[in-house]
This record gives sequence, C-alpha cells and structure tokens, in this order.
Amino acid sequence: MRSYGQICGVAKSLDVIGDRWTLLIVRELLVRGASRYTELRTGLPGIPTNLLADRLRDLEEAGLLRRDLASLSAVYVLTPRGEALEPVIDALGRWGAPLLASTAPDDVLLPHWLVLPARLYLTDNDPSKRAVRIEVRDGHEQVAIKAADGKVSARLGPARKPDAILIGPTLVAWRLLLGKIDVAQARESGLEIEGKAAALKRFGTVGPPKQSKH
Amino acid sequence: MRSYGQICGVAKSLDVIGDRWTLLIVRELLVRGASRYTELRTGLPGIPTNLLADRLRDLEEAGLLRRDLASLSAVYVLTPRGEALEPVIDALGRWGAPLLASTAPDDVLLPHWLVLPARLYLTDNDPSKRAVRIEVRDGHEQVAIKAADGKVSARLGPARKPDAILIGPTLVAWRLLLGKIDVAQARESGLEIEGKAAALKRFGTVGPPKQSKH
DNA sequence: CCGGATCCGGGTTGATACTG
DNA sequence: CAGTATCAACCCGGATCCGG
Repeated sequence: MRSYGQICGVAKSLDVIGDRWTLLIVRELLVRGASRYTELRTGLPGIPTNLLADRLRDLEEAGLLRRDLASLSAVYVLTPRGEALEPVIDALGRWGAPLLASTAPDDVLLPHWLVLPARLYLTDNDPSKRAVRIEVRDGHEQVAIKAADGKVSARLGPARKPDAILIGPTLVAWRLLLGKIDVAQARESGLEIEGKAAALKRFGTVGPPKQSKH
Repeated sequence: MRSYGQICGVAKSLDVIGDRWTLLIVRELLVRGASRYTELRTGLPGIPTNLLADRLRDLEEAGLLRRDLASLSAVYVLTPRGEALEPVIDALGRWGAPLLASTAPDDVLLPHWLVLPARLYLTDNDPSKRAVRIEVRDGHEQVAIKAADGKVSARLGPARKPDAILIGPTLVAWRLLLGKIDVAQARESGLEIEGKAAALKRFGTVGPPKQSKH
C-alpha cells in the first residue's frame, strides 16, 4: 500500500493494515489461532486467492504474523505485534454492531465469526451457578460458548459436555442467544435445539443499556 | 466500496469506512470539529480533490456527517454516529505509535495532528499545582495543550495566556513534550521557546511503562 | 480564491484457470 | 493443498477545468 506520508499514528497504522482484506485476515487469525492457507480461505469467503497470498506476504514483512513451517504444510500465526490489533478489531466490531441489522440477501455468516461478538456482547446472567456450555453448529463448523464465574468465553471447535446444542442457521442461533427471538421462533426459522433449552437463559446481553428511550 | 458480504461487525464497519482516506477524513473532523472543504484539504495533504468530494458524499449518505449550509459556504460536521468512531481512531493511534519512529524523509506533520496523541499519551505530572498552558506553533497553525487537575487536554487554535510557546518544527516540539529530547537539543533542532521552559516539566508520558526491559 | 466536476493513465482488485 | 498466472474491471492519483 502506498503510504499517506503523514506522521500520525492513525495514518501510519493504515499504511500497514489499511489494504482491503488485511484486517479481516487478522480477525481470522485472532479467532482461529494458528491457521493454514486453506482454512483462512474458507474463513474469508470471496477473497481472491492471489490477494490472500499477497497479504500474507505483506503481513509477514510487517512483522504481524509468522509463517510456521514446523508441520510440513505452512501454518500462519500472529506475532505479539499482530495480536496487539485486537483492540482495533474490537472497536470496529462494536461500531459495526448496528450495521448487522441491515444484511444483504446473500451475506454469509460463518459460525466462528460469533467468537468475537460472543465475548463482546454476551454476559453471564448468574455468576453464582455452575458453568453452562453450549455449542452452535452450522454445516461442519462448531463454536463453543461458555458462561462461568460471571464471564462468557468462546472459541472455535466443539463444546465439551454441552448443556445445549444449537444446530442450524448461525444467524438464528445468534439472535436466540441475544434474546431477540425466543425458542419457538428459532425453531420456526429452522434451528434445532438439543439438550436443555433452559441453559440459554444463562446468557444476557451487554450493549445499548436501554431498548427504548425518548 | 464493494461489500465484503459478511455478517460480521468488523466486515460491516469496513464496508463503510474501509475506503482509502475515509478514516483520515473522520480524524480531521474529530480534531477540528466543523470544517470547510478547503480546511479538510489542507489537513489531508496528498488527497486528490475528487476523492475528497466523493468521500464526503459517501460519508453523508452513510450518516456519519452532515453538510451544514448555514453559512453560505458549506461546512461539514460529524453526526453522533460519526463521532462514535473515536474509539476506533484511538485504537489505531495507539497501535500505530511505534510506527512513528520510522518516518520517511518527506513525511508531513501538521500541528493539529498533535491533538489526539496529546490526549492519549501525555499526562499531568503534578495535578495539585495550577493549570499550565502551552502553545505549539508551526507555520500558521497553532495547537493549545493544557495540563490541569491531572488531565491533559488539547485543541486546535492559539492558547490563552500560555506559559510557554514552542515555535518551529512540530516534530521537534512533540519530541520535547514526550521527553525524548531536552530543551538544549530542541533549540539545536530549530525550535524556538518563548516563556517559561520549566512549564514543560509538567507533562509526562503514559504508554510503554518501561523504556528498557530484558 | 472556494468548492468542487471531469478526464485520463496506471495500479489494485476480483474472477478464474492453472500448476507443483 | 497451497499457492501462481492471467486478464478484465474498477479504484485511485494527478492534472485540468469550471461556475460562483
């Protein structure tokens, strides 16, 4: 990317991460951890493969990621400098939250993209009770979300001993977790719920404190 | 900008503000407040005039700014939605701070760009004493920086009753404020200091807590 | 001079085909 | 699987032009 030529932290940042797709690649590596080329490609639907290769080269040169050649097929890992972008990703995620309402008909939502918003927007309603684990499953991807000790954590992969499993469209599962729809509506929209649906009540939402104000 | 087509807060944000120059225009409006076209242009050296016009239209359509026609010549103002980008700008500014060390020979630094980093990186060393005001002047732009009650504030424009005025290269003034150089070195680098140089001691730096670690 | 609009060359991106 | 190669379409940058 061409430099803005400005001695300003914002401009210098954009010199490095302002290219198209770059921050989304960082998002993928933050959520998934060490990833292979093909995993990144499926996590970034629509990215031209040559751009992905270009960006990975750029990011390596800039010191944001490392190409780990340990396991015969290359694996990409963020360096601490790359991980330090998490506050930027979080800020963008928060600012973008209102935009999620207006989605185009063929917009895509992959389950693992729930990991960051789950950490940002979900809260543990009842810290004193035992941990609750749920799994969201769509296609062949699973996300594990846990509420325990007042905190919500999330990661890619199957949940261990889940209290409930949500199978079906990720968007429906997400709206259910946010409390925007109830279990009946979720089922109507094609979501299958295994286990104890009551476990879902453990999750609350942080964010705009009031629904209606005037 | 073409949409990423991903239901993800980060991707949706970038759909709106991911275009080249867009976030820097927001930075200008955050720092300067209501601004005219020409003011934005001089605050964004290098921006092609057609791009500035295009982006202002895009930002207005996206609801991030308003075109205020009150005073016969149009004035651009951020809406609350636009101002809500401040955490994003801050996060980028913080992440980009280490990059400021490596500047190209013809990189530009305009005085008003100090406003955001002054708020982010400077601290008031002695909250109990009376307020201290300084002014940084380079070319025909001035920035007022104040330390009072434990907080540092900064804004574009001349300082009222400054304790000290720094006249000369903005980069030198900034390095002096950060404590990276002393008054003698600053003078050697072409900075003129009027008033009480001792007032500068009032400012400390927040940031990487240790200079050397091992 | 202010506030843009228009035009054009070149670089970047997007889509797809291909290869070790 | 992990990219490279190719090419069209689009976006950006630089210059010029134009109406108040």
